[in-house]
Amino acid sequence: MAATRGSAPTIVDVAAAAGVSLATASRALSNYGRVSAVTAERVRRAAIEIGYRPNELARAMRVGSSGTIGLVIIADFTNAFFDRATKSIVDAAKSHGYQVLISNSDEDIEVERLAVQTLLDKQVDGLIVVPSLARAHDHLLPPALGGKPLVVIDRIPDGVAVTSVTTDDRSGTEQAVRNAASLGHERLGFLVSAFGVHGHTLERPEPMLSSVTERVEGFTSGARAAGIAKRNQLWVYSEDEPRASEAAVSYMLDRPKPPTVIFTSNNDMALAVLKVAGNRRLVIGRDISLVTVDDSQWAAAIVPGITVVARPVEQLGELAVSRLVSRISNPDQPDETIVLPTEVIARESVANLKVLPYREVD
Amino acid sequence: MAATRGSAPTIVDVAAAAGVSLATASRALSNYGRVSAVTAERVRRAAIEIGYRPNELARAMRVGSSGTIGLVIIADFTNAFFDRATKSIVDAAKSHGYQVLISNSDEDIEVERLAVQTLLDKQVDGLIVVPSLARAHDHLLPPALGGKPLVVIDRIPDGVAVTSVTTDDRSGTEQAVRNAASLGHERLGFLVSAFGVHGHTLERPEPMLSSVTERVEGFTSGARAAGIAKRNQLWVYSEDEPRASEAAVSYMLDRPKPPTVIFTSNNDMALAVLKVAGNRRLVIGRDISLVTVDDSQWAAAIVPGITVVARPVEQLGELAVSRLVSRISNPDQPDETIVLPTEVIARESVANLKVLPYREVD
DNA sequence: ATGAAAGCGCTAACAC
DNA sequence: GTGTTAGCGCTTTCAT
Repeated sequence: MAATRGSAPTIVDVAAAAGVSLATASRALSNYGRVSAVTAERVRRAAIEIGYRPNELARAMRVGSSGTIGLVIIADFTNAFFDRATKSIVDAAKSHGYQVLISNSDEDIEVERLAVQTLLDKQVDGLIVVPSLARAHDHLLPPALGGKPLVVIDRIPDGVAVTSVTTDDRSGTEQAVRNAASLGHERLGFLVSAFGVHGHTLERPEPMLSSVTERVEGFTSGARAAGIAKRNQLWVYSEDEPRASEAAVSYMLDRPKPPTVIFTSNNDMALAVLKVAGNRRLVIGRDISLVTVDDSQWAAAIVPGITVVARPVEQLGELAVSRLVSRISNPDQPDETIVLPTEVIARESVANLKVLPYREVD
Repeated sequence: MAATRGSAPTIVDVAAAAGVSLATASRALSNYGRVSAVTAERVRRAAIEIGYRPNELARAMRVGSSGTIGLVIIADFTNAFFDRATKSIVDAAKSHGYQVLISNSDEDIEVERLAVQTLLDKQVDGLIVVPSLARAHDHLLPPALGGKPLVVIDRIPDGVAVTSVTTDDRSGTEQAVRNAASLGHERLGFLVSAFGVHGHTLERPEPMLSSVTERVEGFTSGARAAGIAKRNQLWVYSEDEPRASEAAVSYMLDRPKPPTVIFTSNNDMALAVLKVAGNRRLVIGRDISLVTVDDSQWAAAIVPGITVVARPVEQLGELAVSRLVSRISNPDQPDETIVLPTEVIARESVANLKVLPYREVD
């Protein structure tokens, strides 16, 4: 039943058990070449009999393809966006016959570089990465990748031509701003998650993630379209860390004429608004309005529901995998830049000031 | 600079470039055996020069260890518990020098079986699995694992002796119930996530996940300790799916004498309570109270904050990895059953009925 | 239709 | 201290 020797049975054991040569056994099991139906059957039986399982490492080494893709995600796959992205990538990979080796860059370019290297050393057939913020991304260039295909998601690294799958955060944000303006909001707050910033600041840090830049541009053009002057906009850049973002929200709320609505560039920032508003007994959707990027279960379930710019995460993951797989089998494709549409889901976190005018709160 | 041939440089290329034999090159790079300092240096230089990177697959095959562990997680690693567990496992694995191959069982035993097999075929050195609900777990038995070590987390499969890392949900739940009782709650609702149930039911399904059983037992003993009769407890088992759990909540709330507090066995169920309460204009922590298992960022940020039974997820992940790694290097250790303590974090979602008596709502 | 043998890239005896 | 060589488990060319 088990192998004769202590370790796992190999194809040699199968061949012996079936009374054929190694080559025939291999042919029968991988059904290629010419094998008579009877021997093939005999081999398959023998394989099951002795509990043979192919060693995928040996197979990978021989055929030069591991059936594995590497995923380098950022720290927060605790975040409502990246956890879903991870899941959809893992699932999509499986449906394409691939397994995924996952690594976490902690949003640190050096860790990312190392992770890519490690994954490459493990002979992944391709990589999906959420690039960390940095100016130099040479480790994502073809020579560094040894020709292995790469798809980046969520953000586009500076100065690197790659296949990317991102979302149209620009128009989503723009539309969200216009919506708020149409509800009578004239003083806009914008809480932007930024890396490399300690605490919070009013000065725009450089560089910024492309996804954040998109949101910033969308915000700007939305405000312009709604005729809201720059002096009625309060932009605050904050470290993505609860204490810092809560301080940033407090700062906004403490201004003489605070914004009536705060847009946040991600869920962590939105949570900070919720927290600070709660502490101050400010009711969301009445005393202060809130819009954030990325939908989540809690944003839909709480009262009031949070208005969000929703991004098609599952689709993003699936597309990233299918593009990668396609490049694996046909490496000479031109790079693609795929941008998925976003959608504003209006819930109750944005007060209608035309019905219920804004009241000063103390 | 690059390899002479088209493909990646191998150790043979390094040897040639350094003018030494294959063996010496290997010794120098893996620093073992005897190599003179000068040759060693020359080899290392040559390696860097030609951009050599060891092929970890070949190495794995030779040494019989891949440096990879497999993680079989359930569907919902979108869930606030499993996403954090995944992250801590990935991080802990890296710190032990391992990479993780991740797979998703979708809470389906057949998928789990297949995932384990696939991972084993890829020669993982060990496995961490969140076992799906089932009676038969033969694929988690040593013979099926080919001797590879296994650590299960969160739940313990029936009839399988394994090393497990779980949390003490029993005492956490018990304490949560006693807390609520001490605040004057006398009618308790318990919304239990159950698999294999369609919609919701009042009858206890069999089998249940060990983690859920623990919570059920904790609830029972907490209620007993508080002297709350069974007739003042409303237990509802629901499919883990929004529509079903929301219907279950509605059912509870529609009873002639509805519970004053609802305990939910996980976050998805808690979200359902939030949703239904919101639709009915019921205020959490006043009109209806809520306690759930598993802390999350949103539970802490929203108003009112949700009282939770918090589990030490990060620690659980780290421990699972360290136990697994230890078993990999020393396979003959006896199985361990590690149970981590839980903690009730009291926030404002449980009304103090001794101060603010319960009012009937219509 | 089947078998013998080479070789993927690496480590580790074993010689010298 | 260094080189030669076998072999991990598999696929695949080349004979037969």
